[in-house]
Amino acid sequence: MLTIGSLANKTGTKVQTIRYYEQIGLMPEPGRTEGGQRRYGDDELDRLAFIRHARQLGFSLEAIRELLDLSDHPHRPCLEADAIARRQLKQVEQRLARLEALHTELQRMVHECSGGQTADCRVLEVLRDHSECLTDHDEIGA
Amino acid sequence: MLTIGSLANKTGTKVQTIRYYEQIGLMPEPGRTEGGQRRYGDDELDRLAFIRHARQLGFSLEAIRELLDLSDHPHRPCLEADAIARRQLKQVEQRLARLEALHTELQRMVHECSGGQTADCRVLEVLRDHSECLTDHDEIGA
DNA sequence: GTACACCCTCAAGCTACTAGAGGTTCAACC
DNA sequence: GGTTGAACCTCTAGTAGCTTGAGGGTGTAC
Repeated sequence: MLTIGSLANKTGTKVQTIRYYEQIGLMPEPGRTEGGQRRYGDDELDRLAFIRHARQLGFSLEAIRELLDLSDHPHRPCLEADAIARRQLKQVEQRLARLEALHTELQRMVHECSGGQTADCRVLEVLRDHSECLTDHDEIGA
Repeated sequence: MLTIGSLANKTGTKVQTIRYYEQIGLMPEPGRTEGGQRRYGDDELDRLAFIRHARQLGFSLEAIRELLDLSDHPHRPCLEADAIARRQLKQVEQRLARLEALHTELQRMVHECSGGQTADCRVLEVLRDHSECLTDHDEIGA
């Protein structure tokens, strides 16, 4: 039986985060000691590890909720899990493309800065005038 | 003189976002009509365009606040603007590296899915067991 | 003069957590 | 058995960067 603290340690999660996952129904309500402290078993450890791994791969909590649900029904076709992963892959690819465009632009900006006064600063100048950009970088949050 | 709606249109911003920027002091309080509606001039248009462009390049609102401040003082050395841009570039490079690792992993996951039952789903299996991953992808939110 | 698109303020909601206050429990040591 | 101190508890509020909605007022074209 694990305390919330050791579960946190084993999974690289913060204690508060585990309680948060419980609150939003992603983790089940665990057993408690007489004094009211949470105690976890291996099932919960596996579940949390799954969640953390999926978060590291960029899945949203909602997507993870679906994946966990699928994982709980081993006889259902795995098309859905596949679709969720493909969706995530697509998003990652879009973010990659945008981030690469930003990278180019920022690099150019920084390399052209000559170190004079802000009046002549290329960084500020580029920000002032989008038309100086070579690439598209339309979406915010890339 | 522009209404908030046309300013929003010209800059690809939402009306609410402009009011939000005003609220947090990133945009100045504009003039108003007798009825209390906001009216904007070219200075505000430029300022908002600058903000949006910087957001597209991934700068945080705090960084943008600093950049705007520098931009308002044309005789200060541009070292600071350069430092902010370099910081941003570094962050982008880190995010790129992480995102590329995720991309590889997701691709592998998706390609290995054979379309059977969820019990045998590679997607779920990989999520269950981090040790199957080829790459490190330690940080969340990459 | 009236329709109606647009504007106003204020408050709450979103994601995915994180931090802090103020108090209780557990386990080890003496 | 008593005491210490780390770890636990709940609850509330805060973070970024907006977005949404309620409930109402304004501006302008016909």
